[in-house]
Amino acid sequence: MSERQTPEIRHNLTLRDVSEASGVSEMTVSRVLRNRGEVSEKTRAKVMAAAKSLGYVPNKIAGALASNRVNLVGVIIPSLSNMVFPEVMMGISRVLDGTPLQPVVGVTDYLPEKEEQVIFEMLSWRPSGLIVAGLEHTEAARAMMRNAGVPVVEIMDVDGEAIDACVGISHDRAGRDTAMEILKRGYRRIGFLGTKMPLDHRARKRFEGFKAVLDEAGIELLAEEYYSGGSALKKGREMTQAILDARKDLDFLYYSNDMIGAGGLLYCLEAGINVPDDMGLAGFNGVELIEGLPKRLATLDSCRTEIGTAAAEIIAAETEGADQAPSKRVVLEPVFTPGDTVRAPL
Amino acid sequence: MSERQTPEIRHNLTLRDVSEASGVSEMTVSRVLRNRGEVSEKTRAKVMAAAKSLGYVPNKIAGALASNRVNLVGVIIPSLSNMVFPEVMMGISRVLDGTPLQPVVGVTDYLPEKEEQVIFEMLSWRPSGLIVAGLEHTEAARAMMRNAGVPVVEIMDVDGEAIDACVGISHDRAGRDTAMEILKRGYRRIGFLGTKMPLDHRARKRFEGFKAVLDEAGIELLAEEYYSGGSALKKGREMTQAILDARKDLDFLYYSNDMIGAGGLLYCLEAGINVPDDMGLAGFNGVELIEGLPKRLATLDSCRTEIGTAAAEIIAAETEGADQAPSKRVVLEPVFTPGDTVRAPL
DNA sequence: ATGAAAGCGCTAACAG
DNA sequence: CTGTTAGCGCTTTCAT
Repeated sequence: MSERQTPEIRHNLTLRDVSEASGVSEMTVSRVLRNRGEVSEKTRAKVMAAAKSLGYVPNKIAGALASNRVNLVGVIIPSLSNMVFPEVMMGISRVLDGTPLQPVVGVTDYLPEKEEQVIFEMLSWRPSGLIVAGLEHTEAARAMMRNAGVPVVEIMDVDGEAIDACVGISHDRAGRDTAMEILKRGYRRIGFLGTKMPLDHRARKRFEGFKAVLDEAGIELLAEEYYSGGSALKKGREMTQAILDARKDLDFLYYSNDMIGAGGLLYCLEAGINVPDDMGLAGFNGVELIEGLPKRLATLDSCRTEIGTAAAEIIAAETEGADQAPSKRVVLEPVFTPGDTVRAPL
Repeated sequence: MSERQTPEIRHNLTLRDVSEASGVSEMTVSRVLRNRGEVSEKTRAKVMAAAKSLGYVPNKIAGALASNRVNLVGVIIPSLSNMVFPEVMMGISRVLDGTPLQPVVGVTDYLPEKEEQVIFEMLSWRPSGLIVAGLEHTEAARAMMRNAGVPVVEIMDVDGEAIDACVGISHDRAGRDTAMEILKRGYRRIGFLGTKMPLDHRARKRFEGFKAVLDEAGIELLAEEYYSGGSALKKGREMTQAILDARKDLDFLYYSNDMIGAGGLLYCLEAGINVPDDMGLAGFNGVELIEGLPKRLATLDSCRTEIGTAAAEIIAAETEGADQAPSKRVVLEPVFTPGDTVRAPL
């Protein structure tokens, strides 16, 4: 089966090999390679030369076992296909790049069972910290994280009780705020378009908050449309057509994310619907994409990058034993951006 | 600094703890927990009960050191902000989910030095395999991968020499094919719009292939426009306006990716330009987004998911010592999809 | 079917 | 500044 091209070395090199090649004790070699403790410039040079010429790559497995330190941070997210999570990752990386910590990603596909398994896997590597999306987990997952003995930051959401720390926005509040903005602008015949995802708790919370405000105002949600899978932009179009065909009297469409909102916007413009006068539109997330649309979709920012940076900062601070620990509960306050798809407030 | 809620346990549990709690030797506990070797149903049950009630999480660091096996696959990509790479990840995950292997992602920001460092970090964990984007690496990185003693799959590109295995498309060919399709359709006054990224070798190869065909046909590229950063959709708009303002006589715009192409399309439609009759447009990647645009942008698929699955299959096969090893050089053949933004061939 | 001993490659802690 | 001695928690190997 396929010889790998092996110059001459096969078994991975060890400290011992570097030690022998340089005539310096293993311990001192170890010190040099980690920049630890005082080592004379002369031996340091000898060791470096030997290590480089041999092509030595340290074995972190052994190092971690011996030192009981693992500079990994587990990051557990539901999906990569939703740009939201890569953006959170970027925030995390930005902070961790300034530390010895490295993020390791696990994906759960929005499945609690899979999440539990991924958390178990992660913890079995004894990471320095964990960043997990959401506040809803299986009881077993929660127990594992509680006993992990490392900082655990639950991100994206703050509507619920955190195990250790949390960073995010209130999705209930996001839904409420959007509803209030819509009502304030005189829209009354409202439809909702979202994803068919019972396990996306944040989308659910936004929807519930949204509905609650409508209820309080005595306004009924006139139509709902759901999708799953496929091109979100296209689905946004299709759902918008469907919901407008079904209810010709709607004057506002609230989308559970900007991508389907963008599709809806494109549909409305092509259909000659007057946005925002006859029809208002709003999405959620505040993605960059919005900038390039014919009209800027109204939206509420989900603060993805800030969530990533704040979460990583909590982990970094605890890991370094910072004396000034960041707050263990960071509630970001997203702002409604009206863009061009809602009228001015009355 | 912030007590973590500790039930009573603090130091992580070890096999020994499970052994004592169950009255079974460490060795047998280990066997049970790994489903290895014959163990009586009775002791197995005792051990499982003890492990579960204690909340034991095995220490993979120690396990890996002892067994010299690490079920991780390093995946090294330039960026997460470009949806292309998350899509590759999904292909990889789909395959690895059926094996004991787990992907670990590293991001290089298109910087060769950072790539070298990430490869070094990855290899220091002694993974079972490596998947790396691109064929261009520093000499040191190449040497490390050559000597890693594990399968290394270079992905996305096949225009060059692979260290071990490679899976991808020919970007030179992609550029050429697109140019030929454009010429075949009678367009002659062509402009190019791309990213300002000297280190994106694949984009460069596409551009060079594209230019080569134009050259052979005696056709000059009339205008070029480049961007970096920001909303690709918006940049696509802006660049399109700029290039058309500068050269009023263009009849085709070739975009280095679909996102800026989509922005360009939206601009053209709003500007009342007749697409595809007076102006043809084409992008690259074949992203889902295209489905939802007012007109489907012509594009060439970059086969992202297939690349991920094929790469993961190579690693999985070598790791399992499959008798029928997949080919070490997989060249995918993307097809030009004319969509609605190019004329019919003459 | 189960156990005992040895050691994976490295680093902490101490000694010189 | 450098070296020695013990393990880290697990699995391998060999007994029983």
